[in-house]
Amino acid sequence: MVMDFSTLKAMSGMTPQAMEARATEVAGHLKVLAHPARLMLVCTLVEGEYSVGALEEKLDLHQPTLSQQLTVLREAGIVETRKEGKQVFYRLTEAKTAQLIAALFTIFCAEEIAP
Amino acid sequence: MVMDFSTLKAMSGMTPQAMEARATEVAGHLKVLAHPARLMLVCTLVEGEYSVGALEEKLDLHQPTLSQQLTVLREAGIVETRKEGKQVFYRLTEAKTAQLIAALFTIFCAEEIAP
DNA sequence: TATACGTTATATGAAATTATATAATGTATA
DNA sequence: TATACATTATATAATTTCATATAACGTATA
Repeated sequence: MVMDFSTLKAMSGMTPQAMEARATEVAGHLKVLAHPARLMLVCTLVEGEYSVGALEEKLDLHQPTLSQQLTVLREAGIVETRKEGKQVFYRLTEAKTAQLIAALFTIFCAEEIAP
Repeated sequence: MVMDFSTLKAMSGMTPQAMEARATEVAGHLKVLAHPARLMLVCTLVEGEYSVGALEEKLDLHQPTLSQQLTVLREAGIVETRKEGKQVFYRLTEAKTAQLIAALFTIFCAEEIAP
């Protein structure tokens, strides 16, 4: 979680065009997560699969609101679904997302726990 | 950069209220970075201090637009300034930000470099 | 001191996007 | 039919973004 030299070197070695393209892509990804409900949803899904009903209860969101936010995450490719009978189970699509959440937790939440 | 067990345990151990408060806080932070120009600005400042003019040239932004985005970053506490004559130099305020940028780079940009 | 210039900040406004909640409807399954 | 979830339609409100124009400030020079 430290800015080591090789990372810094790789970052500063990007061309301006490559940097802009990446920045646009990553900013778009961040934008999807930059919403309290969506961030909580993703944090929850790091633990594993959840049904819509379970998410509704855990996060105390109205069902249409929840459905809307899950749609945003689905269309961004961040989550995917599995249907089992009446229920729809959501899970994270990529390991990247869990990595990012772990990094966010370490940087913003766990600082005072592990100094 | 891996979701280890202790991190997962700490995350899932949060109360719903604590989680919501943190999510709101972190989402607000992400929102500031969820913009291509601002993200590029912050990435650039990871290397060190830059004057406004130098940023303008490097990132090819119109001056008022640049100044506006720098103001957003300043008001969010992400950057701070130092004045030297006519010039204003910007730098990152907290190490946290560089850590986050390093994590973003590792997760989204450096995957194919170091498999 | 007055003028001019370089550097940065701010004001204003228009267009586009986004968020919020609620209501109503649709659909598949048990 | 009842349940679980998705979709659509609003309506309202709030933000975001960026361009143009202008202001403010420091420095140098006449």
